[in-house]
Amino acid sequence: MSRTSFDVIIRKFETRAELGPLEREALRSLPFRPVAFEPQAYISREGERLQNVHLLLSGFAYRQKSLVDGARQIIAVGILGDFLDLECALLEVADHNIQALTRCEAAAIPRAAIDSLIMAHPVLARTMWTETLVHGSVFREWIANVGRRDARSRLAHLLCEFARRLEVAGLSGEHAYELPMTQEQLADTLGLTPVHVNRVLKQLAREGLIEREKRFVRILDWEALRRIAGFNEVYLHLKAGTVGVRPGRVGTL
Amino acid sequence: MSRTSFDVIIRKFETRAELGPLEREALRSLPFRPVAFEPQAYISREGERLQNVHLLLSGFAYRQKSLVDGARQIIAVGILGDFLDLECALLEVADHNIQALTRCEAAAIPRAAIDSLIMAHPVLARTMWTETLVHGSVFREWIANVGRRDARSRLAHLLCEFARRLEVAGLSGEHAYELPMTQEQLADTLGLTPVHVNRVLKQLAREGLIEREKRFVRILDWEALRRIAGFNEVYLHLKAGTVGVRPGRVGTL
DNA sequence: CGGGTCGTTGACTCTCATCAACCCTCGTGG
DNA sequence: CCACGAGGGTTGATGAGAGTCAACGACCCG
Repeated sequence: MSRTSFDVIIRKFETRAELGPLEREALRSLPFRPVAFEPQAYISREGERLQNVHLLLSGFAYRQKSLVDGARQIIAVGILGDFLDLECALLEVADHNIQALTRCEAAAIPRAAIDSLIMAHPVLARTMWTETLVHGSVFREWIANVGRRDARSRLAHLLCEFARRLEVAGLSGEHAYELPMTQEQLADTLGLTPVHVNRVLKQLAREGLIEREKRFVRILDWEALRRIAGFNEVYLHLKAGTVGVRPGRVGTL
Repeated sequence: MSRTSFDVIIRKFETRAELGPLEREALRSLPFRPVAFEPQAYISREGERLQNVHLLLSGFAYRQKSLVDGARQIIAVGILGDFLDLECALLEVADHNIQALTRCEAAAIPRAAIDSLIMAHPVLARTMWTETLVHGSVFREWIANVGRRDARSRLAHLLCEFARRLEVAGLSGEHAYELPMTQEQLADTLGLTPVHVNRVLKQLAREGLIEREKRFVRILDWEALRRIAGFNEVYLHLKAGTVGVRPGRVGTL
């Protein structure tokens, strides 16, 4: 991981706002410490007072809430270029846990640095705020997803969302991608049980809508899956322009 | 509604940040148009390109997503002092609907005014950003609520959340408050059916946990309800200091 | 080769949805 | 002043979707 890998943030911000040379330079000279996490390692814990914002540079991470009865709900999945815990720049205490999903690398940026950045550069403040607004929009869609869709639509919706997000990040091609979650993690994301996730996945495959091999997923009939999911990507507030490095398709089945 | 009612925003912001006289004056001179909505009136519609941010000054409003099959999911309920659609200050298009729950009054603030405000006053930008971060935190809790709690805990959790939020806004006392939602709206909030909401409400009442008369709710055993709900108010990121006007208790059963 | 993690499948259970009827309250208009 | 209708709340009977429990299989890694 190098200073240049940090450029994802600049590319991403530029899809949301007009950056001047001043802002670009301010971003580029943002202090950060490269950190790496093994799968399941905690990046931040509920109740903790945190000092760093993490920008994900490789791999996947997820946010999670644990309920008193031991149940767990996955709240969001972070991919390349996502801020994992932008909250902690401004809120006092973390209200949920953040864990590595795969092995992943991140830039740990001191919250004080973010704070002086936003005080000095209103344009950047606005852009980061926009980022959290987009995250909020995805949260809202997830509420609707677990609240009002049945297991089949729910899973289909998640698959559609990943397809589009990974595509924009340059991590997938042709509606085919690596979905680095166990079925148990999918269950905790969708408010289902692992057993039921398995059945629904197999059902979707049996109907010829998707193809799976290990954690690799290919959507065979995008239009049908989209219809089953009731997927309308407006809520992702995507902008033209890829964030990631790898253009075109990746992986084969 | 007068200019002074607009002060809720200043009081609220002051619980989150140190405002100087400059910021206070900037807020006070923010242009706005007073607007009123009848119950069920749309304040903003999905897909629309919006020009105004709405600050709720009286009554209740809710955000809602409609799914293709006609199902509806209520995403959030706004109370006194809440921004209903701060998103629209920065995002291009609304990704959900906002409707009046009761008759309500709001200040419609042109998005351009918000924009110049945040460009001129980093402290206010940060404070408004914090607002959306808190909203995001509530969204996350709601995902966990509909995703992983059963009907009983889910409803109990909603009742606890309202109790605390209304209390901080000065709209309730002694864990007793007006909950201005029909059971159908509660169902759409919790991802349940109206029938089941009714049964669970009656059950909670039968157990002596709550008391109801019309839409008025009194929590009789806060500690027990809190435990059933698994309610931990950290996610509300409440700060000391009330926003609303009426101190102490309101209403009687 | 053994153990662990993850995926798969079947049998059974239970929570919550569905359908349907009836109630009450309140506002309206004849 | 009463009839009427609409909206919302209440209750029961029945059914479906998802959970639970349990066993086994596939794969990976030391």
